Amino acid sequence: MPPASRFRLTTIKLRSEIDRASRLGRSFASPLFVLVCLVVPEGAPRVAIKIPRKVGGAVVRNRIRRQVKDICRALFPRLGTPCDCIVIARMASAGASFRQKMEEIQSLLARHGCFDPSR
RNA sequence: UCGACCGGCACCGGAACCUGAGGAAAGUCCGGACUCCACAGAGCAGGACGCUGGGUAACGCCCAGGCGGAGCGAUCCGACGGACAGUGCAACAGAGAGUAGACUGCUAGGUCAAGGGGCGAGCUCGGACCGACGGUCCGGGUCCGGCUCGGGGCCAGCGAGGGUGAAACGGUGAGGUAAGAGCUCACCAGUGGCCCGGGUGACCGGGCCAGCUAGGAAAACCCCGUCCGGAGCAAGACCAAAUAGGUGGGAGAUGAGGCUGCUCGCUGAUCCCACGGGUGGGUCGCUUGAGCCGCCGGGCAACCGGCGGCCCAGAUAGAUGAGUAUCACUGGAUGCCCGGGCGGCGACGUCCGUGGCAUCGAGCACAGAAUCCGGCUUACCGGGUGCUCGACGCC
RNA sequence: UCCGGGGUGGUGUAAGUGGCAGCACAGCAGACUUUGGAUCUGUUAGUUCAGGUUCGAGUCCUGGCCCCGGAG
Repeated sequence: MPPASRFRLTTIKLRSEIDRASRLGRSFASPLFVLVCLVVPEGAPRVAIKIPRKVGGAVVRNRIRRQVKDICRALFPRLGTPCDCIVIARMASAGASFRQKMEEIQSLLARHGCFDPSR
């Protein structure tokens, strides 16, 4: 796997922006995650990660968050259109491997249509 | 440190380097520090704790000791004050469950009725014997307010034995008695008091006397002693921004609200509910602390003192991710070597392993600081050090 | 950070002051029926866990686990 280049991942910091994105965006579900995407006219793609406490303890939640951020660092440069993404972890993601998570998020982005496999 | 501007400062961006979670960071079960409420007050209620001495800022923690219990032992465990201050509790079984009780049972005596066995005496029937009135012997019947043995009911005495139960008002022996019983005595156990010795003390050892047994349970209420004011870093202080310091209802100087409940005391103007909105940036608190490491000294120890050195996370959408390779570690399998046991003259075979090397395929936990400490508890991987016990083998 | 409430068969629920853990549905077996349903009869299975107090604990005490809820 290639190193995560020079791409800097930006996260959505403000509560209101997260609420706006989850209210207006389109959502796609898979066993491990729920992805909510809102296409933005300009700027870099951004991500926010939600992990309910029900998923696991602090260690489990921290690991999922880090892995999702790393996946986004790898995939976001290949996005055709910039968008605000909210990734919500589901219960099953606690036991899933990194490879499974990677594949699922990639397919969710593809279902949304903003993922450009050619890039 | 570089870049956008010659330099400086601020900000932004990039790069390099440095630093960055735990023994439990966890559960949030105790105890403190800190901040605000009155520099934290009184009484009641309520709660916690409960052998002794020490440690500590404090504790429900730790150390040492006592007592009790478990174990062959090293060792481990113990909410370990009070049941003559009071009120309650003990299902079922059982005679009786609390200053208990009398089922079975034991018993001198009294009494009631009936009257059994034996002995004795009287009367009588039959038979036998003596020559005979008559007498004697044998067998039977009957009667007796003669003696004796035994039985029943009631009264009375008894608490030893049987049996019930988790628990039944000491144990053993002797005397004693109508039968028995701490009824009496000796010893033992236990209770209370006094004295002597040891110990700071819990307590231990010994002696004397008393009285003869005074049960369990306070993790039932309770009593006694000790301790506890409340809230919590979203505490609290400050800056900036935003909207309209909105509308409706209720309470309020005859005292709102606050100090957990009540009474006092203190404070002294807002508070509560619903509807509709706005903000939900930042700075401080925030990490130097009952801190860590080393040496020395005191103490059995927990711990304390002195000196020297060190700075070891401070985020706030919340820090360390993934893959591959290599190394280390752990235990497993296989092979070789080494050591030992057994069999054999021997080559060798076989078994064992706190041993060494190689190969293979595995494993690498529990878990993420959020104001900070001291504990407790729970989860779990590997390692180190010291002391000791038991078993087995060898000398 | 700080408060509450709760855990009983597979499910939903009972058991004043400690004294034999019940009930309904579901499950299983049997009967009735040509078969199934309904009905009847029988039966299995339980106190969240580990200790402690007590003669005896679902109940009392201590600690843990899990779930639900609340306040700022």
